[in-house]
Amino acid sequence: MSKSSDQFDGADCVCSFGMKLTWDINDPKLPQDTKQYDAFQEWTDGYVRYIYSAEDKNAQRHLSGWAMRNTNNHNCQILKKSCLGVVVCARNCTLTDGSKLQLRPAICDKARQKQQKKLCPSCNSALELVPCRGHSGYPVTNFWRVDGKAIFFQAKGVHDHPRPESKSETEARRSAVKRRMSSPHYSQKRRLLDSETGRYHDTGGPFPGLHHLSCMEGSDRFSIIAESNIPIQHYPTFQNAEPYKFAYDSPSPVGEAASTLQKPANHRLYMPRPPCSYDFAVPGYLGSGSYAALYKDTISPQPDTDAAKVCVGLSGPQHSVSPLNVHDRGYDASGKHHSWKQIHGKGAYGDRADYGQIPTNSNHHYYNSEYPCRYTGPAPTTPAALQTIITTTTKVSYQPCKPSVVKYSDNLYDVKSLPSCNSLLEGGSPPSYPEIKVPEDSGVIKSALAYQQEVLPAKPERAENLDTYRYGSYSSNNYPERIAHPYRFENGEF
DNA sequence: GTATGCGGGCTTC
DNA sequence: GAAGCCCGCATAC
Repeated sequence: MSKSSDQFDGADCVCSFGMKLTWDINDPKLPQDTKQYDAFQEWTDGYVRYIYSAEDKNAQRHLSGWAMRNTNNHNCQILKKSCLGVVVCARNCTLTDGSKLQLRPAICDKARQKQQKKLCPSCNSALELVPCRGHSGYPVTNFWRVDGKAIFFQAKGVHDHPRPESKSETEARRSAVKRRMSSPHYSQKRRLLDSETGRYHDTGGPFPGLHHLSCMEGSDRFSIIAESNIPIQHYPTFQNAEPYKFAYDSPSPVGEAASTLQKPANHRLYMPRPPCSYDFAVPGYLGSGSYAALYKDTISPQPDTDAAKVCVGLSGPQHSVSPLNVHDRGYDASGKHHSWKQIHGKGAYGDRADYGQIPTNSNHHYYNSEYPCRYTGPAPTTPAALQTIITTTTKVSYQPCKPSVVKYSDNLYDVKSLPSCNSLLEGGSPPSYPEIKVPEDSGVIKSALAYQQEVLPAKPERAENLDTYRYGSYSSNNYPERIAHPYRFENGEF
C-alpha cells in the first residue's frame, strides 16, 4: 500500500487522507508511510476510510458518536463494531418545540433492554429502538485496526436513522446527574420537587397529550426529576437541534479543559445541541448548557417551582447556541487506552471491501431532516418566556450564538465520488494533527458533515433549499418525517 | 451499572 | 468461508 500512498500523496483531493489512499481494512498490508493523519471524525457516515494517528486518543478508544457495539468478526486484528441505531418515541411524538426524541441506545445489551422499558418523557408511550439498516439491510459497521503508527478506520454503510445522543453527551449527562445526586442540595430539592410535582404524578398517570407538562412528566418517569429541578422545565426550550461546533481550533470559552486534552482534530463536528448557551465554569464536562444547568443547580439552587412554571410557557427554540466543545467536555486525555492489542502482523484477508461501490456521500441528505433546526423555530418563544428562563437560571451567563459557528458555509458542496475530490487542502497539507485544517480537508466526509453544517444558524435558507434533494434520495426512508432533530433529554438517564 | 473488548458458537448466504 | 448475531466472560470506570 505504500505505493498507493506515494501515488496519491500529491493528488489534489479534498478527501481525507485515508480516502486518498487505496487500502482496505482487510488488506494484509496497510499503508505504512503515512505522512499525515486524518482528523478524528466522531460522526462518520458512509463508506469512508480514515487513517488516524496511533496517538489519537479518540481513535485509540474507537470512539464514535453513533452507538456502536462490538461485534465479533472472529478476527482479532480487526475490531469490528456495528451500529445500534437510535432510540425514539414509539409514537413518534413531537415535542413542544417540534423536535423528536432521539436517544443513544445503551451499548450493553442488558442496559439497552432496560432502557427500552422506559417511557417517552414527552408522551409516555414506549420507547422504540430503531435499528440501523444502513449497510445492505444490516447495521453500519465500523472497523478499527492498528497497524504501525496509525489506526486505520473503515466504515461501511450509511446510517439510515438520525443521530442518537453522542457518547460524550451521554457521559456528560450522567456525570452531571451523579454530581447532583451527591449534591448537598439534592435531598432538599428532591423534597421541593416532590411537593411541587406530586400532584401530577400521584397516580403515575400523566396527562395524556399535555405536552407542556411533559418535561416534568418525562423526567419523573425517568427517575431523574430530582436531579434536574431546573433543566427539566427548560429542556423543551433548548431542544432545537442547534448544532455546535467543536471548538478545537478556537479558544474555548470554558477553557482549560481543552488545553489539557489532545486536541481531537475533528474540528468540523457539528452536533445537534440544545441551543442553550449557558456557560458554567464547571470542571469536567464543560460547555453544555443543559449539562451545565445541572451543575448550576448545585451551585445556585433556585426554587424548583419557578422552573416548573416556566415550563409551560416555553416552546420556542430561539436560544442561540455558542460553540460547545464536546471533547473538551467529555474526553479525557488521561483516559485509559483500550486494551485492543496493537496489531502489526499482517494476516491473510479476503476480498476487498465495498467502499468503492457506493458514492461516499450520496446518502446523507436525509439527515437534514433530522436537523430542520435551522428552521426558525416552530413554536415561537416569547421574549417573555426567554426572559423567564434567564431569570430562573440566575448566575448563568447567557451566551448568544457566536458567528464562528457559521463558518461551515463554504463547505457545503457535494462530492459525487471520491476520485473527484477537489483540492482545497492539499496545498497546505497539514501535519499529523491538522487542528486548524480547513473544513475541506475531508471531502469524503462531507456527506456526513453536510447535514451538520446545514443546520447552522447563519444559513437557514440553504438548509431549506437542501431539503428537497436530501429527501429525494431517501424516499424510502421514513426518518426524515419522523425525526426533526434530537431530543436531548438532558435530565434523565435512558 | 455500564461500556468495552474478547471469543465461542450458531445461523444464513 | 464470510458475515451477522447472540451470548458469556473479563476488565475498567
